[in-house]
Amino acid sequence: MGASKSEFFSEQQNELASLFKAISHPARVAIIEYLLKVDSCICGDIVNELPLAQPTVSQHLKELKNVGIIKGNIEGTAICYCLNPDTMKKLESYFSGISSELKSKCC
Amino acid sequence: MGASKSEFFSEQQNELASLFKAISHPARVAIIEYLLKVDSCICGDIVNELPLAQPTVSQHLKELKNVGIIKGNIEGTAICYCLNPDTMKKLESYFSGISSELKSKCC
DNA sequence: TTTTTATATTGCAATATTACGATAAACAAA
DNA sequence: TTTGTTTATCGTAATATTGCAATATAAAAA
Repeated sequence: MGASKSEFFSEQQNELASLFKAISHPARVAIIEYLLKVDSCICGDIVNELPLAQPTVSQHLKELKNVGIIKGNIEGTAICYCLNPDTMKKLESYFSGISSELKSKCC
Repeated sequence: MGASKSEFFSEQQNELASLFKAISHPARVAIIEYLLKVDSCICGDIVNELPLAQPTVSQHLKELKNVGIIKGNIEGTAICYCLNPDTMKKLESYFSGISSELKSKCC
């Protein structure tokens, strides 16, 4: 085997895992932080910012977009990417929910 | 190639990516949610809860423990696992920081 | 239309992850 | 010491990810 047994887990668990997988790579964390820094939305100079070739960056952007972490709007020849606030809030509330339920009754 | 170029990213970006990678699998999301539900700490009946063999669960627990998402205390023959509240708070504040900086000046 | 600019896709080699049977290790109880 | 219980590790097959050169696509500019 080797394939993930995702069919045995809930849809929500799979969706969360997909979100985390999308940001489980340092380049994609760096893309998120760069998009946060340049608060107007930037397209392809992410390629200049990162030590990765253009096809690699394009692939990383695609993965972030597929799970809804970023959005991309076509502006002429360029594409303007930005963070999706809804997804960020969803992730924030997931962890704040865990933190508030954790009554530190630990081993 | 194929290896991640992690040496070109910051230590913090790599650490965050490692945390997200640890929870980027539905079984590991399920383990976190199970540990949250049974608020006293449970050891090996995670194996009974999940549709995975014991060595597979053990491996998942190891990955969660390596990055500090869970803690494990030896209690006789068994090991008592629980969530690490510090790490959960770290993740919560990461996303709340992003959300608060995001002024929705988007494309 | 041709050229330029910006981004996406394809194909593939290198590497990493996933899952589990078999086995080992650690410890308590008999 | 032997047995039973619990968890970890090893080895390995199946599959997924990463990165990039080459190439394709799409839209604006000339």
